[in-house]
Amino acid sequence: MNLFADMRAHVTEALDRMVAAGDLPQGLSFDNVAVEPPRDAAHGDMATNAAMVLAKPAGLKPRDIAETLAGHLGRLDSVESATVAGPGFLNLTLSRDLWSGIVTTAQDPAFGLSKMGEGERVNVEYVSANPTGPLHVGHTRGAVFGDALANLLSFAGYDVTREYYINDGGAQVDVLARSVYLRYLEAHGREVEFPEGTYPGDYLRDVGEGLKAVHGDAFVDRPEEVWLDDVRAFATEAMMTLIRDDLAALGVEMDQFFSEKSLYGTGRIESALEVLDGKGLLYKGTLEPPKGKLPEDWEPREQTLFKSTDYGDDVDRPVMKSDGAWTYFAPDIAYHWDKIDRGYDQLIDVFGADHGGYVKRMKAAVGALSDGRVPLDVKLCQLVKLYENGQPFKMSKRAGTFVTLRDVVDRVGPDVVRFLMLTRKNDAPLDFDFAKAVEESRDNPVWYVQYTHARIRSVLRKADGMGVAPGAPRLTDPAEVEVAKKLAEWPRLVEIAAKGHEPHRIAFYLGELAQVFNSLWNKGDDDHSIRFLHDSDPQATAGKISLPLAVSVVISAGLGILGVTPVEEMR
RNA sequence: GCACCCAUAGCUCAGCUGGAUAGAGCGUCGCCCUCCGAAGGCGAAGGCCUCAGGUUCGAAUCCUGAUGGGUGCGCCA
Repeated sequence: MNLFADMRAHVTEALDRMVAAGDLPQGLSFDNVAVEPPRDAAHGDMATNAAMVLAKPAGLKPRDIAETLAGHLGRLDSVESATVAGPGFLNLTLSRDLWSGIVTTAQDPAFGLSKMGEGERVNVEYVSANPTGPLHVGHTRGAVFGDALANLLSFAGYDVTREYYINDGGAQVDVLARSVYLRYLEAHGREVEFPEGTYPGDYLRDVGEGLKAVHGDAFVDRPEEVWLDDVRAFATEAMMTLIRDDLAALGVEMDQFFSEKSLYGTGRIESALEVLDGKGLLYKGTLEPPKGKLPEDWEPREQTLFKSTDYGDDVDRPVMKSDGAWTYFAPDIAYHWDKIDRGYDQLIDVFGADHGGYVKRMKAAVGALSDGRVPLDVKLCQLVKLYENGQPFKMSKRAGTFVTLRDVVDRVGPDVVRFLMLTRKNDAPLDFDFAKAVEESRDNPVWYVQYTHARIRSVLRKADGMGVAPGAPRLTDPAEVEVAKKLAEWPRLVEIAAKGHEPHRIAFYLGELAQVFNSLWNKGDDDHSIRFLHDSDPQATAGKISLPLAVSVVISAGLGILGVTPVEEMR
């Protein structure tokens, strides 16, 4: 039940009648007609721009259209008054019964579920970190964002696949293998040094030990050709186990892990590129050197290029190096071709902001491979800066103080991490302060929302103890109606957030809902009649507690989308 | 040099895909706090939405340009 969508249906119905009556010309499009909450509550409960949008194509004055429309809408039971305002807005005030109705509806956990994405399959790819070490804070934001987005889309009715692309095909996993080999030698009592270009991290010690446990001394003092494949496979598997554990600690569970390596030697890269070739989008050529920053070893080389400029890219991109090996772009093309081939209607990639330069070519590839049928949306997550009580958290890889996902989750818990990571939109940088994250105060949004939920649950428990169950809502005070109005926005907000791929809107909404609710609560200090619990009056209690119940249900659903567990009590 | 992202109150940020007098939280100032769940509540001040043009009934929002900041830029993923 979406009151705004319902009202919009009434509006277009009225417009149809106006057309039939000759008040409006035939053949108008109502696509741009919107029904929205007005910015200023004094303007009523809902407003429509219908008259202004239609004035020009209809060749009529906006206020005249609005007057006629007001006549039609004013006859609806749910509409108390319809008045024309400003340049041609039609402001609607709705009956109080309608708001009571929304409170009843909102008690159902299914409130806000949308059919918007019905029948549409979406693939959300996120995290996709190289399997060379534990996840760090940067990955954490992408993980939380992607996961919340997937939840959101699923809530909006889409069929969602959460996917992780394992970059296990490139040179960096060879580096990993060599690093693990050194740890393996160390496990055999050798003195080792980590040369430039290997990973010296302690987290590989156990992997070296594990390798020894499985293969004994079979690889000691043997040339790389002998052990590289085995060690690489062992090491990447170990790293993926580590990464899965990290993700689990954050509450992220993937539906699918897709290995880059599985694309090599199986003809899958070749066949994806054949698709492009078949469209005449591959050619051999030499790129101009990049201007401004010329690599010192630059020399013109002939490469196989993808004509991505046909699909909006700035330059054509190489898929094959001059030595005949694939570039990293080639398997990415094959991977996205695979996703298209699996029949998704929509693809979403969540990347770090440092991959910004990559989105045009990726969109070009998907556009070309699907003939523009499958949209690809790339969401870039900006950096996270860590603070401790306002002081920048010093991180240094060399000193071993770089912060992992696990560090953050261990300090403040997964719920706090997840919520706070979503208090900024994805393309804005985020400050994360360890001290503020666990602070119990109004300016900590996680705490505030959880606190609100907890105090409602407390009231409901007390009511239950009194033997009172929530009854038909009785809204007697404007503050109660305010809360009901906020609840009414929920289904609409879900759709807006889902359409824009913007889970942060959920977090902001929950803050607003908590605020109007607490405002009502505080008003009960002065006006005891609007309190939720009335010791000697079970009937009054039953009527009053349905509103907090509805609020707790929506908070709970919203937190669910964010992947945060609503708490019953504050400890 | 080029591309992408960003610029909104003193600070940190929202702003419903183009709507009415641009919002919230901190901070500042003034009142009220012993009440279902303490860790606060109400109110005030505070703005040329970086700048200059354009599109139209209407622009913080869309287009162009400028300025300032971030990111990236052939055989690294």
